[in-house]
Amino acid sequence: MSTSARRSTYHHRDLRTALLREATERVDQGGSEAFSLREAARAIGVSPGAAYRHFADKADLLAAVVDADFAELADDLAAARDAITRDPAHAPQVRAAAIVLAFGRVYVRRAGTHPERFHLASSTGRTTPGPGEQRVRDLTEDMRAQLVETGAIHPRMFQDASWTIVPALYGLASLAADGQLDDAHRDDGVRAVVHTVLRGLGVAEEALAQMESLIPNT
Amino acid sequence: MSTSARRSTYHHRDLRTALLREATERVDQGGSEAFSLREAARAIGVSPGAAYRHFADKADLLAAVVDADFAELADDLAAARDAITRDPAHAPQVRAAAIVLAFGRVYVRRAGTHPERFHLASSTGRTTPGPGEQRVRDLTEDMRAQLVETGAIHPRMFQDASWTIVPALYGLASLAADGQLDDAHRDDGVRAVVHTVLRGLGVAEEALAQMESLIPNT
DNA sequence: TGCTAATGTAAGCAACGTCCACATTAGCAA
DNA sequence: TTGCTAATGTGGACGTTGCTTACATTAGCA
Repeated sequence: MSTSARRSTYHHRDLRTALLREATERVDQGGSEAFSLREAARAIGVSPGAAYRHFADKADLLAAVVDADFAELADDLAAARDAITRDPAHAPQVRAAAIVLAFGRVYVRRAGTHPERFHLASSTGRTTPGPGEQRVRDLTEDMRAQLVETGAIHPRMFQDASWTIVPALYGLASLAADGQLDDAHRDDGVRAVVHTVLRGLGVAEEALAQMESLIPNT
Repeated sequence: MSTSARRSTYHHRDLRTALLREATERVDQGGSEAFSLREAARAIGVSPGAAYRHFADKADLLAAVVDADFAELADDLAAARDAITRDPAHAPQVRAAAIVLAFGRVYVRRAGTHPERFHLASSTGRTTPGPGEQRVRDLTEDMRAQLVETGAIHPRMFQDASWTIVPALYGLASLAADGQLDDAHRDDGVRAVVHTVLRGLGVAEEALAQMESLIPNT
């Protein structure tokens, strides 16, 4: 929410980025319901109409905010996955399970840290996914596929895995975003969800225990 | 969305109910984002300001819509539970499990049938729960408590049950509301989620199988 | 050095949520 | 029944919003 500094030049040089930044900040602080295009333009020091050179409308700007957030999430997920993949100290099915736990951590933490972005992303769920969101989907699909490929779960459980893992983590993330999940218990919640669901999908107890040691609770 | 019939009397006699009805209909059809107080008042045939005799503001009206919906949901959940409780043909822990499955059915079906209400309820999640929502919370808490009391799950798993059962069903309901869960597979999804989570929480395979026969898939 | 396309401005439109002074009337006390 | 008061609805206004359109400025390239 940068204070409205008057520009000296007629052109802004990167209004699109500035709008994206400003919108993200304002959503973080006041929620997407309270977000106003005009206010944001005012804060940047630009006329209201200028935004329409870069975004079709308000919804389009917010969609861009959401997709940028998804892109960040995708980066975090990929980093977490790579950190596990690089460490060959465990059996493949243990690593596949550990990736689920790591994804859950990243996802739920993010929801707790940026609740308003999480809500905005949830409310825009019915539209076509942008590139950032698509990356996230691909990553989670890969995650599930690896559970099958490594033998952590039976192939026939793949469909069930799709209906349980991500939805359960999404539900927990919603709790975190709504303040119904204490920060101190956030990781405990994730552990509980991932253990429960993976166990329910047929992952061996031994693999679950090893997964736990692979990703310490803090 | 009743056609704007001019009233003959100055007073409406039950504007509050009429507004609630009209708002619910309009939310169902156009989503809560597109909902306009003025439009609704116009459709009822009343001036815009009249609404403020019954609701503090637009948000308050929508909150009332949400809580009325929660109240309906609570009725459906209670009915489903009672139907199972009345039938003493199975062991208590089987019935406790069956109630989870029945709750899931009711909840996810409702999300698929009234997606816009579901989204509205989700976006209003950070406020104090009204009486309807409180009833739903009490019902789900009871459901979890019965799992422990009947011995279906170990008492130490109660906290895990709180973090998994309802969040997982909520996540699946979101898929249903967003059209990502085909109507034809809705019940299959619920079955998968409930089986997986309950199994993960330690419910015996035998109880799961009996639960299934207690609540047929269609 | 100029031309063109990209980018910003200013003014204005219709609609919105909300408030206020006022009109109407329901329901109750005398 | 009559009259009073509180509840309920009206009409108009205010400020803000998203968005459009005609025009101004300027970046970048032939």
